[in-house]
Amino acid sequence: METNEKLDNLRHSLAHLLAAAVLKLWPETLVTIGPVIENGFYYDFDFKHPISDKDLPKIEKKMRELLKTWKEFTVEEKTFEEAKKYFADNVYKTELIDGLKDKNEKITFYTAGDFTDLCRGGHIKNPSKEINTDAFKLDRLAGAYWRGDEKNKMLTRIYGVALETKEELEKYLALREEAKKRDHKKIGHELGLFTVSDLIGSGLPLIKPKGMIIRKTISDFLWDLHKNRGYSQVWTPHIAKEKLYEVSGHAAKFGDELFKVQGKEDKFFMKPMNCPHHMQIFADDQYSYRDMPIRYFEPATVYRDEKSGQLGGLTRVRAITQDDGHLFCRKDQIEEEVGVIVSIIREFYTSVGMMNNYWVSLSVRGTDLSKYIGETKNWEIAEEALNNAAKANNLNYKRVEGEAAFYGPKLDFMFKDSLGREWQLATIQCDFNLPERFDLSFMNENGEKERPVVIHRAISGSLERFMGMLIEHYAGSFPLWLSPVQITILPISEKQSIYAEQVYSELKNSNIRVELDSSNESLGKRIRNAKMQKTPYIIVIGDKEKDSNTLTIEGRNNVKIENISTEDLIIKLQKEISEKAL
RNA sequence: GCCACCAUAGUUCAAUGGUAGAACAAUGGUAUCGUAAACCGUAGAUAUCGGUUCAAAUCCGAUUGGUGGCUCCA
Repeated sequence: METNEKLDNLRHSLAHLLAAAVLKLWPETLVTIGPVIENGFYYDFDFKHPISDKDLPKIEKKMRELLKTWKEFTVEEKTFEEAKKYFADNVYKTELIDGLKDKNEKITFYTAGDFTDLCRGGHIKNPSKEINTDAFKLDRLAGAYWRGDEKNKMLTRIYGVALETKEELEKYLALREEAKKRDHKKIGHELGLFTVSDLIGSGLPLIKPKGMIIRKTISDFLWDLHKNRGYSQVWTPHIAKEKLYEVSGHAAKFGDELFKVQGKEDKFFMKPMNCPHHMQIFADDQYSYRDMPIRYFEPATVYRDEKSGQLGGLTRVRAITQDDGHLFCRKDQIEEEVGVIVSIIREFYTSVGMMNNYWVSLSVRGTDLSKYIGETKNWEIAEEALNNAAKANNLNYKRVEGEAAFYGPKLDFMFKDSLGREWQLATIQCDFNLPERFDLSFMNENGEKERPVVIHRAISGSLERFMGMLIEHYAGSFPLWLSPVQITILPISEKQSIYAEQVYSELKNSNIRVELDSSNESLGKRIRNAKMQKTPYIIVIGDKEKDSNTLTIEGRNNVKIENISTEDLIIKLQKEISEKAL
């Protein structure tokens, strides 16, 4: 904690320095706020003349220059009137000062060098001594609305990164470079996994054959994990009448994010969620308490009209395929059912090597109970059931107050990828709202109609986002079970083509995804192509192999197996695939 | 949507306001090769629309698309 606070103070001091440098260069600029963020800081400005990122080095230079004169931060408490007078020309600071007065907080000014700013404190003592000039860097420019509200004026935000030492800064920048190299849009293009078309539109990626192998392998695996645990697959159409979403409440919740489809007579919506559809399937039958739980699974595409600026690649899209599922159960079944879902999540994420770096948010109600619908008694039952299931399954979980949805408590799973970035993926949510809205019921042991609890659950979250994440997690080097091409056969010359084709057929007939590259290129070139495609295994066939009727295979990490028969190779590959070896 | 930046061949990149070049890929041929790019040919482009200019890939405006950001609160 100690070092974090020190780093935060350092970053915050740099934000002041940034503002001071900007004022030196463009004195008419209005300064606003400059907080600390992960890995650095930013400061929002109202520039009178637009600046571009070409100005950043100039500002950075000025910062280094000013830093020499910043020997300490001094603090002065001001009265409301004094503060207002000092910042009379700055509407933003004036608004902040008014806010402080309303909250009855102290008003303090901090000064370093000849720059004074309204600030609640949190600086280092001697900037010129403690700030390492090689450990910070102005990073990028961005637009940002004053106080994050799009009704307000757009300010110019300057981001900086700052760490304690030059080495740490370089390490951080290198990690960011690595992330850029792994960008799923770049790798997806190089490996021919997906594409986007201007004519079709942004946020609507097209999955190419090789990408579809990965996607289908994932969704087949997901279904395998569900089918023996009492789930049934269902299918629901992509549009529905407006009325459905009025009843479900999604029309109000999603608002202008809903795509509208005008039919000849009725107005339809593209579905933004599958839940209401699944509710209607359940409502079609009268179930007994003995039938419960009823479990539906559907990998289904939903559509949301996201703002165009928020789209890109596979992770921010308008057509989202959720591995969605809903189950309808009695209150006394929540705990056991959540346990089943947890076991699915555990198996799924173990297979992609992410189960060793995760945490779970047990999201429960906050103190303001008016924000939540449903009876307190039911909430208590559900929160306890989730807690018990998390504990019984040894989850690394944390109770987070106030993070529950308005309709029920939930377990949100956060996983870290191989670069240490956190992704919110799986989720298990209790819902008291939809059963109420759709008036769902089952017959209990007393012959009375009883309201079921709905549990929403998604394992991968969405197939698009999950695939994008997975591409970056593996940097395109997928494990064998996920690789679009699992093995490539390279005959050295035409003399081995008959033997090569024979091996090719045997592998193909054993459901191995194999490619035979006997194109008119040098062996070196064909090896290079296979490696660039990150193919897990390569077989080179020359006279040696042909004459001895064996194979030499090579894996990605310089693994080399010689003198193996085709039968033994197939056994080895099938074992590796079925075990989903990492 | 808004702010900043960006848009040249299928891809990755060149080109002071003055003849749009290259590599890879594609394609036609030659070489039949033992571990990350054989050799010789061919074809292919300034996103769209408008303006400035003797002259525009280059300058200006609009449109379309992309990248980063718009959640972090003195």
